[in-house]
Amino acid sequence: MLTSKLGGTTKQPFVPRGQGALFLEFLMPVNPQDDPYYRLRHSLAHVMAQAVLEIFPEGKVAIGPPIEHGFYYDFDLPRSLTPDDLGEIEARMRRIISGNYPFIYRVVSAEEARQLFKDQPYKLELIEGLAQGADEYGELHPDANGGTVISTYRQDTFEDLCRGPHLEHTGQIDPEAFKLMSIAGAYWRGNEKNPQLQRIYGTAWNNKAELDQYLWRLEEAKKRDHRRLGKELDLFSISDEVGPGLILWHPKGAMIRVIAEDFARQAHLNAGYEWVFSPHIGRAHLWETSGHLDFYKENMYSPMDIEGEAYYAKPMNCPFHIQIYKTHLRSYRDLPRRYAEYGTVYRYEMSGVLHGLTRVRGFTQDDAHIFCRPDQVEEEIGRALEFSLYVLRAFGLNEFTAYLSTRPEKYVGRPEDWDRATAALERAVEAHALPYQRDEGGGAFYGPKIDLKVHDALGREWQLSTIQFDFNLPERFGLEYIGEDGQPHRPYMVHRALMGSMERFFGVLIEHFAGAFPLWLAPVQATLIPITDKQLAYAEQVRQQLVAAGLRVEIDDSRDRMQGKIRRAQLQKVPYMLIIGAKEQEAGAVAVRMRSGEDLGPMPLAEFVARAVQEVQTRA
RNA sequence: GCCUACGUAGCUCAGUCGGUAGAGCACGUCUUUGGUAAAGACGAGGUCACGGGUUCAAGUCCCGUCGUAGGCUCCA
Repeated sequence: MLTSKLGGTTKQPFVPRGQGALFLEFLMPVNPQDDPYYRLRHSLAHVMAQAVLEIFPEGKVAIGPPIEHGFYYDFDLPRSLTPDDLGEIEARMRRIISGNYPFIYRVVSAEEARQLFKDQPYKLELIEGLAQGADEYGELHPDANGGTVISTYRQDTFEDLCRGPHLEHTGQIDPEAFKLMSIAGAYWRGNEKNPQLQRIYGTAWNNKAELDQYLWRLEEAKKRDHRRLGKELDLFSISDEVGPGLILWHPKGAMIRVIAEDFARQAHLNAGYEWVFSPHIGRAHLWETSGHLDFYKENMYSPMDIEGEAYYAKPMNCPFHIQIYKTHLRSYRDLPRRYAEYGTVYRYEMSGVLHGLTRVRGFTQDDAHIFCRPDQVEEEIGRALEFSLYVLRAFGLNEFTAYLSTRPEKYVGRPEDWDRATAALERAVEAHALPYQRDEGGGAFYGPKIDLKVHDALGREWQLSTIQFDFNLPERFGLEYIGEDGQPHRPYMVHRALMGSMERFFGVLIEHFAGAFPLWLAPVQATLIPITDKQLAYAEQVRQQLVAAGLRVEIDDSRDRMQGKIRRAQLQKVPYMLIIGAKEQEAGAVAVRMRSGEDLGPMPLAEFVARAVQEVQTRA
């Protein structure tokens, strides 16, 4: 299925662990029956193509489908478009719309179609596909034997190869409710070996209010952009000097990471995991055995030479954990073993795909590998999923969709193991009443998996957790345990990551909270604001008491006036501002102002401490 | 990696026709000691991403490199 490819559920041999694609739903073609905007957006794509061809009569058109929020059309034009061109194209589109041209449908034979589009090479290629029963994306539909029905739609002077449906006439389009958004390069049929076309993206809505609402949402998303907030709140940076895709965690960002890691570290201990550490590099032979040098080399950095021996920076942690497993002969009574590590891995990503914290070249996974007996699989999967939900919910992420990927045509391992594992995954998902989608045949060749995507405060989906079987590595490394029968058996192995990578997880948290972290995560929980220097000594006393209570506080002893200090703390999204003037000093109190702007007035210091400690403990 | 755009002070940005660099914030000093989102004055701060080229003269025009953004592709 086309959408499954775009959905980031393509087959992947080794565990992506949170470093898979973001879910770019914006780019997914939509189905006519699902989407009330389909006709509008599809029609606008045609109108845009007409407008572009008016400017470039020699231009070649490719395809132009509706997508979520809008539409695009791909062109092959004699020159590069500039953002200035969009204005003229929009103006021409409005003129076409005002003509109230009907969209006229007709069925043509393949021969007529070839004649009609004889100057349009991309259309001719599509027609050949259609004549052989493919759809416009080149996907074959076996039920369409003898060829797909070929049809066209025409409005005004522009006739396009199209199966529709469309609006009745252009007058049904609100000329104030669409906007051309951007120009991008796009390969013909999505293949980088094909010519690169120019794609124009547009957004379209039923009326101007809807358009404005959409544009407003884009602005809101911009304000939450973790790259922007990372700078404004001094959380992290990426230095050209260090290199792209490599994250520098500043003290405030690192504080949040440390809190998150500490929380999850304790949670893992409670859940029966054992912590391990492993090095960042390993000999080439290890990666040959694991198969990474066969299957994952594209993502690995060049080896370094150490005394004539090649070593690779690790792209995954699994081979190291396997080595730890192999240091003993394991009894069936020793299983399951659950090895957890915040493991930092390095993967080559093409420069064009790097993005803030969510797509990087070096990152730390909250990784774990579970080695267990076949009869323990069911319970281990259930526990892993339960645990994943527990951890994510602790961070205020409460909405999830699960994706279950099953056995592909090419696979390793025994079918009965696959069936058992897949059934275990399915039961686990159903037991938690999670909404889920099955991707039949979408699993990796080495095992089925569940991916969890979380929905953030703006409803956007992010892939973080993954729980994945591996029938490959135990085989390659010859893993064994001694069973009750005194014979060696092969253990099951499960990879899992909950937060995914700390980098991406942090990025999602920043955007989810728009930088206003809940008290337990806030790097600075309270700013003490003395009104005059006369209160500095008292402020220091207060600070020490708050620190003793386990709170993270700063004194703003700058020369600014109180208003300026409040403003600064507010912009830094500090949860509490504690104003200290003569009155508070006198009373042994602090005047509490919250980040929301609410003024709680003066309260005894002990009362504030109790309140804050309670808030931290409940992770409210 | 590919397409397009962009790269000027720590940050956000201006810089016209090619004529040797500007603002606000932040920073420093001084004055001001204040009651819930910015007190005032002065000052310091630049290899205009980097490297070439054109020109009497380049932040500005051209080429290359690096980086960033939005896409594409990739995420075996």
